[in-house]
Amino acid sequence: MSTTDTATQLLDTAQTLIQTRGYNAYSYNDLAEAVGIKTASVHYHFPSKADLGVAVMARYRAQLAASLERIDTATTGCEPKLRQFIDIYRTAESCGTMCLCGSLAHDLDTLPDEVRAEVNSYIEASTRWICRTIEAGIEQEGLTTSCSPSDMAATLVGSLQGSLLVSRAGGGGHLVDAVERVFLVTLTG
Amino acid sequence: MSTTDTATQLLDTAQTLIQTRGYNAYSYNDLAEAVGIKTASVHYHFPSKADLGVAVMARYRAQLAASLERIDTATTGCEPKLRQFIDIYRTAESCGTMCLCGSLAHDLDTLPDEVRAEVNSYIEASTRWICRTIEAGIEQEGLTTSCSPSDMAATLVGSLQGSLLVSRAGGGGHLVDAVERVFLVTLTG
DNA sequence: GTCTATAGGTGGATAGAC
DNA sequence: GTCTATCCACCTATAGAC
Repeated sequence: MSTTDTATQLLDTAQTLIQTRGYNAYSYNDLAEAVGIKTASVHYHFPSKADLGVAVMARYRAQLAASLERIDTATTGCEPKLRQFIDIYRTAESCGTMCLCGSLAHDLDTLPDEVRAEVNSYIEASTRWICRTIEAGIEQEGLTTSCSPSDMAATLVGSLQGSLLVSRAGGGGHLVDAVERVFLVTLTG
Repeated sequence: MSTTDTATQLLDTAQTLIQTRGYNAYSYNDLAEAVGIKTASVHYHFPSKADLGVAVMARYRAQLAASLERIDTATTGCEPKLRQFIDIYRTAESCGTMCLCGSLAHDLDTLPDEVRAEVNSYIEASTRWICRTIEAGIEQEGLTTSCSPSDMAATLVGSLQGSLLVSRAGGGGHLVDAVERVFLVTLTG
């Protein structure tokens, strides 16, 4: 198969549209036009918008899990690991998009329950991993932090999501870079 | 007048709806029901949704300017001032809402141009004020910071916006508190 | 798997009476 | 200022042919 199958194309397109326009501002018609089929065919692959939302978020969450595992096996040291984590967000920022999860968090009150659950899981997985990574740094590298690991993990997740949110509005600065500089100073200072 | 006039009620309701559901997920019908009139009457006060969006953001931006001026006249010292600034976001977090500007930043690509301009102005005004406040602390209080004032200002704005975004999804933690602790340590450390 | 056709609902917006 | 009535565009979703 040289070309990607239709279901994957739909997932890709839906993800991009949610990240750039938000869950409530994209339609099955947008998807259909982008992929070159009709809306009825989209419903064949994903019966409802909720089904599609869950599928996109589930895939995104699996990708996060894979990324974190890859970092843990390929990299040693708290700071290098966190730098690689932050890199994920830098990529998004350079594309001018939100994190999929951050975008859906914004629309939380309007989401189907199943999608909302996926969003919560993603946030928790990110926060737990950062917290664990910092705790390991304290135990194994003698790292000293001025705040609790859980405070720092919560702050980092929020800061990175906020960076992607704000950098689209604020003149295109490199906000993720700034967060990285400030955060890593806090960590090692 | 014991009761608030209709236009103000509409502004209040629109602001709340945007903060909780987002720009693309609220309708003139939602407003009409909340205020107890019909949609045609809403159009009398605000001919188009873009007009209403601009009006809400302009008022919000004026309130920010007033808050910052009040802080500057009533409070001295970099850290106390920043604490009061952060308090604005803590209030929003306790209500479970986004900052109006942060919510609209998420919907930026789908907004009318005039609304988008208001969002940009709000972000810039916030960032400039923080930057100025930190610079004043350095000059007048001998404050030493480990990062540049502009880095720290950009980070703080992003972190606070992100906190409001994430705290709704992440089990209701006090993320603004965490940001405050981490940030002020960076500032004075 | 994809299509045409269509249903049923909701969106923003306008005209004109009161 | 508020109403009723209405327009048209778009939305999600389904039925049934190919």
